[in-house]
Amino acid sequence: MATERVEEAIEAIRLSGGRITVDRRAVIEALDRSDDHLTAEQLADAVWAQHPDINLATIYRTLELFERLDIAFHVHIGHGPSRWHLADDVHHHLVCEVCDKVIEIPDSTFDPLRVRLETDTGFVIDPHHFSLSGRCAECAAATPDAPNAGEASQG
Amino acid sequence: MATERVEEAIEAIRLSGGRITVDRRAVIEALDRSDDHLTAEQLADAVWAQHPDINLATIYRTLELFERLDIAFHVHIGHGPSRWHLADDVHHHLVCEVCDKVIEIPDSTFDPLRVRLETDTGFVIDPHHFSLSGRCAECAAATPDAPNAGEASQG
DNA sequence: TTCCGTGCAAACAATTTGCAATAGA
DNA sequence: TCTATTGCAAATTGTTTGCACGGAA
Repeated sequence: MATERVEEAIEAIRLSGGRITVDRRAVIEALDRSDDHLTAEQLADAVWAQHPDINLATIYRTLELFERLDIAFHVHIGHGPSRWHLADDVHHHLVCEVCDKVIEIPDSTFDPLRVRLETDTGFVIDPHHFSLSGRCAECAAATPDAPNAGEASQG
Repeated sequence: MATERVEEAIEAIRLSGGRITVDRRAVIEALDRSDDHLTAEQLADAVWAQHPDINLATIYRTLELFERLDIAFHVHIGHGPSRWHLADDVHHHLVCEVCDKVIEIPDSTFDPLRVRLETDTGFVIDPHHFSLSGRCAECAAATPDAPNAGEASQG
């Protein structure tokens, strides 16, 4: 149950001077056993499956701590609440504005853009934290002339 | 005062069967005379400078309509509320996670990524609606080894 | 023993909604 | 006239905060 990344996270808390609590361990374990893309609410459900009494505010505070310690990060995928994942799982998201489908793509896809931006502006894009909107292959084929079709529902 | 894009927006409302109201005209004009990147709250201030009695809920409803009619769009820049701009002003935003600076870049910067994504996945990215996070040239130089420096404050 | 971490409830910001009154076409 | 649009107030959603208590170190 205590996988390597759970242990690493706990060690990171300890090294930072933080205390290892039941609540924090529970949040790490819930993140570890779920896939990524979890909202705070979904993560809370996962936590509550094992520890029903942990407070939602504590989960938020724990996630905030994790982000400071580079243990976990949130990303914005389309509209709606932030979604959380452990730090070792770096990839990107394409969100279809029409059908809301989320497509994961590897970090390397961004290499050409990364190089171009660094050359042009010196800006270094982060390998997490943002998603791209557009239309997936099927929806693009279905609405070839409507670049903003479905926009109002997905934004 | 009634610039070309104000007239075009009004015509788009008329063509869609919507009514031309004082409120809607006021929102278009406020968008037209301000720069982009306005939050709904800032836009409301701009509207209220001319028409103090227009309701905030109406402004939200008007923006929703404008988005459906491709008159205006919102973008997510870093954390915080959505920001609004007229449809003819297409560009992208880089947000520095450390100093919150916003850098505008032309749409063409994304051409390499656009081509790659369409080839790899068929996904068509939209020329608006998302921003990219990272570190600007100065902040990247100041913290070369900390890819996530400042993350907690900007997310 | 010391504070850090937590629970609870309340505050918060941004937005959305229901419904009756109003005003474009 | 007729119904889309608006105002108002209340509801929602996601998240944060103050404060007193309890538990890691």
